[in-house]
Amino acid sequence: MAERIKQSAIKRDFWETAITITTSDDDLSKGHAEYLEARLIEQAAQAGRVTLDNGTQPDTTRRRLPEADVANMEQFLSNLRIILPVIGLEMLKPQPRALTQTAKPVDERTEGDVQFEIRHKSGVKATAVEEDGEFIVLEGSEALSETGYVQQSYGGLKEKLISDGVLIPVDTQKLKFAKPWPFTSPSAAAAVVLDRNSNGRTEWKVKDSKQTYHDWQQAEANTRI
DNA sequence: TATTCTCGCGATCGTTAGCC
DNA sequence: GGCTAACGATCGCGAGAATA
Repeated sequence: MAERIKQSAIKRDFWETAITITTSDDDLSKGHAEYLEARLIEQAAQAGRVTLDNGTQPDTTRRRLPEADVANMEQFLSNLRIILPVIGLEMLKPQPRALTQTAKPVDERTEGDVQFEIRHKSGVKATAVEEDGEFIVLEGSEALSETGYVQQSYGGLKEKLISDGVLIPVDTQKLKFAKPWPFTSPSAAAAVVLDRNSNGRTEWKVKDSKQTYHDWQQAEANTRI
């Protein structure tokens, strides 16, 4: 394992962090490790959040584990799915429907989700949904540009979205989302849409209503009590 | 090696101005 | 007067540097 990590560090100059997974009683055999590796690669590929650069793609069926061991490893995996996001690693978390099912119409793939919107006086309009804690601005949404406001701390993010082709220019003052994009917070999404820092919790409103995202969240919390 | 300090960034709050 | 937009202020957090 030490040798393999060393080789990977030499061959892959993008490497910044290596994470070691083990058990408290150190009872992972080579077979267990291969099974876990195969399943982790499989699940990371299914989730589609990261680009895999792995020359080794072991097959879970290649080395047959006893049924009891498979069950143990699946339990181990389910624990990993809980622990990894806690330390900021979300490569196993499936992407939200709003991002993955783009072949379906927006209304169909966001069915059941509450839609939020921003309507700016300039006519710029953006729509978003919240899924699994992520705030996803839907394709076709518009964003202001070249407003010239200072203190836009999300300027870098917006530039990246433009260079990645997520935001495409409509005219000199308007951009359009070519595809849905997940933001870490409603404020980040609002800042990109409005081209200025803003409190996304009050800027985003439930579609066709005056209820803010903040109020909606409060109402949701109250209904769960 | 541990602790403290500094800086930058993101998230949110609070104030002000303008409009209806 | 109420609402909204604009934007400055503040807080929290993490990373890296400096220091004991």
